[in-house]
Amino acid sequence: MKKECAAKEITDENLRQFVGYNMKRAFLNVRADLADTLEPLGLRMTSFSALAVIIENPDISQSRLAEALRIERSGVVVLVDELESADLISRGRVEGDRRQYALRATKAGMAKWKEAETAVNAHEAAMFSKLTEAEVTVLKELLRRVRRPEA
Amino acid sequence: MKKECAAKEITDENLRQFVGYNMKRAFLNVRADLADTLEPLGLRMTSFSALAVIIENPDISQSRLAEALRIERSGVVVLVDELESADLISRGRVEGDRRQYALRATKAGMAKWKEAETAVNAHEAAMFSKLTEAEVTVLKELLRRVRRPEA
DNA sequence: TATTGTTATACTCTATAACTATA
DNA sequence: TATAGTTATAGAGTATAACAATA
Repeated sequence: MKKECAAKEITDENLRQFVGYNMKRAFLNVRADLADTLEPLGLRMTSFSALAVIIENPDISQSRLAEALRIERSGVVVLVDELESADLISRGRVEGDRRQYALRATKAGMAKWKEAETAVNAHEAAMFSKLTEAEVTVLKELLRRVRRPEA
Repeated sequence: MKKECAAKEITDENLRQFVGYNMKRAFLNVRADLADTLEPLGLRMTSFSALAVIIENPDISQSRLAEALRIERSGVVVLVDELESADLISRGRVEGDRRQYALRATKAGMAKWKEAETAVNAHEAAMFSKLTEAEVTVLKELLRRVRRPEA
């Protein structure tokens, strides 16, 4: 049976009053579209982020990468395994400390990053198409200032 | 062994260029602090949201609630069980259709909502303390305009 | 003792699919 | 046939805890 009754609109003003709710809605949309964007490249959001950080910080260790990505070291293991299996990064050895690895992007990793960067830029252009360039800059800036006060 | 070596700073400009990354960072911070805020009230983020929508839309059905919260109906069952067990809402019956429920907040539910609303306002005041009131309004407005284009 | 990487495990959130009862 | 609610299951994503190798 199809709906016949005059559908009274469901509202969510109780939630819309909060910035966090609007942030969640926006973020979930962005995340879903980003996942779709990265999937054909064989990347997940975290591996994309890891690749970005490794390229920017050659010879970074897994522990430092964990800090940068704000995830646990145990999670980095899987992430790095994934990138290494895809030949996007290498686990180099550090002279003077045989405990840690020195992570580096391979040539293929560099190329993949360039490709992903372009794709993600297109994804963002689409997601933020209702915002002017200036507004996107403001949004980015405001987001950077969101944090729990120290004490 | 403590670190002795001059720690070269790890940077993430490769990621900071993207709005989505800044959004993720901000959102994860907000989410963590919101969870801490709601926990002493016996609420999770989703049950908080559900309560908000039910109060705003008395006699809403579980399916409509699912749409409003943008989760699957199966997820709503657990959510509603949770709120009903805590006596914050009731599953009323609809005359003329014995399939659906009419969800309503109880008096305790109303009181809980008021309490939670106050707590979440304080949480947001803290999280966005580095932003002026006008900036918070702008942020909220910009976030509302983030969406994937239709076609 | 402390740190790096590792493994195993568990927890949260959410989606999928199959089912029932009603319409 | 279609809808409302339910159940069971599975998949991400991430955290915790214990461990081996090295410092």
